[in-house]
Amino acid sequence: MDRNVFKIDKLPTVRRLPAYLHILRQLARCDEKFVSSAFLAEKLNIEPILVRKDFELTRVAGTPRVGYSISGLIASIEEFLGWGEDLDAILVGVGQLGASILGYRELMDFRLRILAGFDSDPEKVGTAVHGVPVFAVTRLEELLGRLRARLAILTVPSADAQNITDLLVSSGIRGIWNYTSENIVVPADVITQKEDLASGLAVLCVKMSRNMPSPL
Amino acid sequence: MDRNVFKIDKLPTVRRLPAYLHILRQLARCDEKFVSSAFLAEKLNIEPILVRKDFELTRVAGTPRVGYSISGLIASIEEFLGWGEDLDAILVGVGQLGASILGYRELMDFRLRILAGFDSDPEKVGTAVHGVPVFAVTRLEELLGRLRARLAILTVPSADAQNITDLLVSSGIRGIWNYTSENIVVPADVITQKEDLASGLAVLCVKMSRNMPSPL
DNA sequence: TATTTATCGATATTTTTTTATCGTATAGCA
DNA sequence: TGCTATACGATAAAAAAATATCGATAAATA
Repeated sequence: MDRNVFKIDKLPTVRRLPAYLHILRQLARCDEKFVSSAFLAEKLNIEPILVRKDFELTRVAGTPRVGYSISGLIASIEEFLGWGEDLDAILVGVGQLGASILGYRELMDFRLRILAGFDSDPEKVGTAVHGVPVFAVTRLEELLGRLRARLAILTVPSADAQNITDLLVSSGIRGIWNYTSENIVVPADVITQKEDLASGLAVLCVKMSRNMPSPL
Repeated sequence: MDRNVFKIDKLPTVRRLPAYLHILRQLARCDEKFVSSAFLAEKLNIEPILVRKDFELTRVAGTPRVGYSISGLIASIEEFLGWGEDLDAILVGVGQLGASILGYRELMDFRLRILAGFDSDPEKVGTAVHGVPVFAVTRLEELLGRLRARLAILTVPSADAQNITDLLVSSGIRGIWNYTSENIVVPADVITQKEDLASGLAVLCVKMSRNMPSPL
């Protein structure tokens, strides 16, 4: 197998990478140098073998009796995710949820930098929310040309989701992180990721009603 | 290997149920009576066969050339998830994120009723955020006895996550919807569900860098 | 009424993901 | 130096999830 060709079909692994990254960074702050798969597994409530499997993707080799290099893992995961440098984004829909994302400091942990907010409410336009300037949605196309952000966070009311999506697409956005409850339609070359809070709640409810322990 | 012995089949199916529910309710509002697997599949960017497989869980039989009964599906899914009646919860940590969840009307779609907020900040205690009264965390145990909520939404700073979790557990909470970036530890009979925004972003970033179309 | 077409549903297959097994390498230590 | 315990890594197996196939059934239409 060609080592330069990443198998992208390991979506569950990709989903776990940020969790690894989070713990690894904590360890790095404590000046730890190495970590074992068993340690990480226990933190995440998964099996050590799964951690090792996941790390195959990072191409970082662990050493027996020592574990994996923490800095090596961090660098590799960041590179894989493209989180090594700032990830520029805009946010559309500065309502309840949008504003809280703008103020959500922990999001910055993965170098997500929100350059601008957009809203249709004239009251909000011209203000700054948590330090991020808010513009009129009508200026989206114009400003996107300058900002060069390829990623948009969509936090508009559901009713506006598709309209705004169309506008984002025609303005050249390449990825949309969709927080609305609508399933938006985009051309094939635009990526969308729906963040569905309800699905987590569904899992929680079902598990509670079955009274099951809760590994991931 | 003392981990969960019980198996909950079909977690991916459970995760999709709220999305089905959302569309079904929209259709019901438009007085539609029947829906086909193909229709739902297209809305959700999945295959019709997967929809039919998922619906096996609901035990609602479809009829050829007509589709499934919308009201039947809604009732069955709601029953399966326990979303037919109000789901009482409390929220701990009325910060940015916590406040926005309290004000997030669309959450109510699944009958989640947040009875009270808790915070350690004396400035917030005694106020009401989006109509939800905020109490001191020190009163958590006392008030939980009266409120009879079994579910807690955890939106405290990461540093406090485990402490508050311990408090919730000793106060009798059965399920914790964890929005912090910490992996909290709970006894086996308490369910936790970690809502990891970063994992969605990771998938989005990887897909964007590979420029893949975006199903699921 | 016969024909056509859409759509379900049972069964089988493939793919993906997780877990198990076991050999191997390495650090620590006598 | 040689022994031992630990933790990785390759391979294999199992489990879970998604997809394919195709017959059956019901509605629409001629």
